[in-house]
Amino acid sequence: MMASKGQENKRMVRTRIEIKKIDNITSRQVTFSKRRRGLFKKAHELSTLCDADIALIVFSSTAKLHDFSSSSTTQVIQRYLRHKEKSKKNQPHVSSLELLSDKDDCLYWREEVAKKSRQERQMKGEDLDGLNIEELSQLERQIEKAYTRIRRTKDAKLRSVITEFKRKEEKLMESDGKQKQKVSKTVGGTEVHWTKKQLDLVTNCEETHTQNNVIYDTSLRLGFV
Amino acid sequence: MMASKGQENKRMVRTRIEIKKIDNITSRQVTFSKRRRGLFKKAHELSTLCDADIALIVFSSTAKLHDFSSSSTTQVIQRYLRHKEKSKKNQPHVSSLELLSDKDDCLYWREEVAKKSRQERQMKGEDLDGLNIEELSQLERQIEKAYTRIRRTKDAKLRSVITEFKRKEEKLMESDGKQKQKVSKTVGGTEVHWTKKQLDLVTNCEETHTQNNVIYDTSLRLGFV
DNA sequence: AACTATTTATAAGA
DNA sequence: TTCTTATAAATAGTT
Repeated sequence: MMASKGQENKRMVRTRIEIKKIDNITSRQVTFSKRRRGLFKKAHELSTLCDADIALIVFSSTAKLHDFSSSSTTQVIQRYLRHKEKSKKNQPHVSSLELLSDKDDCLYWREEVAKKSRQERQMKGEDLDGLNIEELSQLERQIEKAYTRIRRTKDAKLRSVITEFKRKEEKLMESDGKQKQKVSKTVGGTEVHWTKKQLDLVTNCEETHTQNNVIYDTSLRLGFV
Repeated sequence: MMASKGQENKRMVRTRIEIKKIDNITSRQVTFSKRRRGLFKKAHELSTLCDADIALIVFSSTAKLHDFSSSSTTQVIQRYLRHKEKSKKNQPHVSSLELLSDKDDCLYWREEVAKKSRQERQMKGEDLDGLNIEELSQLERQIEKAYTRIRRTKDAKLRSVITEFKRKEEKLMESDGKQKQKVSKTVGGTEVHWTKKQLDLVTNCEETHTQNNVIYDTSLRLGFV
């Protein structure tokens, strides 16, 4: 099988990665899956080998909950909280000032969250049945405005990335002594000088343009509206 | 180099171990130390790479507490308890959250409001500077989806209003004794019977379709995508 | 989901 | 505990 027929691309199998947020969503989810499994396995092994009591709680970036415990997660949590409470008692207590109306305050903020959650869902196009035509039109207008802004911002960013790379390329060629060779390549022509990462960014964006069932005039997108 | 000079003692270096409680106490503690470090490192990497929210609580067999969290252990615990509570009933935050103080609870809800406010602004196309290209693309996709849904809902409503009025008109004409005259007018033809308010509604909607500098394929709109 | 070339974790020994 | 090292295990990039 292997792509290692030629001697040029055989080394593209695995490289050390930098520990920082993975931008590409698909890649991030795949890595999450793999590493989560690994982490849970390690947690289980540690608890078994060393008779440790462990709780591991993981919320994915999509807010999905995964948890593991050698006994029971809530049990370990209680043990943890009790432990913390105990060690806190040895320290001077400071925060009994605002005993006033935490409960009421809480009520207020909860209501705020409920309100915003409703609004958020509607902004996402969910729970629309309760709205009348006028409200729907309003929402529609709001979203069109947001869409324009977001695309403008994204395209500006994209453009600055491209410009930056053109600049770098120009510099590179100058220092190569090829000063005479006027650089006037197309963006496509510069791609070979881009790093993998930056190529990925652009690729991801382009993907966006073709998915979804809403069709837009592509020329506008590429024209940096 | 390798110790594989002779073939007799080369295999005493490292062997696969069985995952079961280590009897020798010293050995168990050493392993605990090593593996705990490894586990925490993995947890940290997962949280960073995949933007996950993690809490890891470990009590050693000697009851010593070790914990790690991508944010704050108590915060993740709160999130966990709320999550559990929510999935149990449809009534969020009721009972077993007694583990939390009102104060903690309050803090949590205020944080939620802040988060949602930020998100709301971004959904409206504001405060976009902090986002990278990938995040902007994500937002873009989300909005495209929302837009489709909203338009579909609105158009369905509009259509039902129109149908309703056609029906009424038909009835009216029947009771006028003009039963013979088959009603098959266009939508435009029915407009004269609409109330001022309803006309306004439709007008507003149509305006929406042409304003803004984002151009969409109009045929899709009228086709009730 | 499966496959490997590599990196990473770690058991045993010092 | 810390270091070393041979080997097992995890996993990034690809298919």
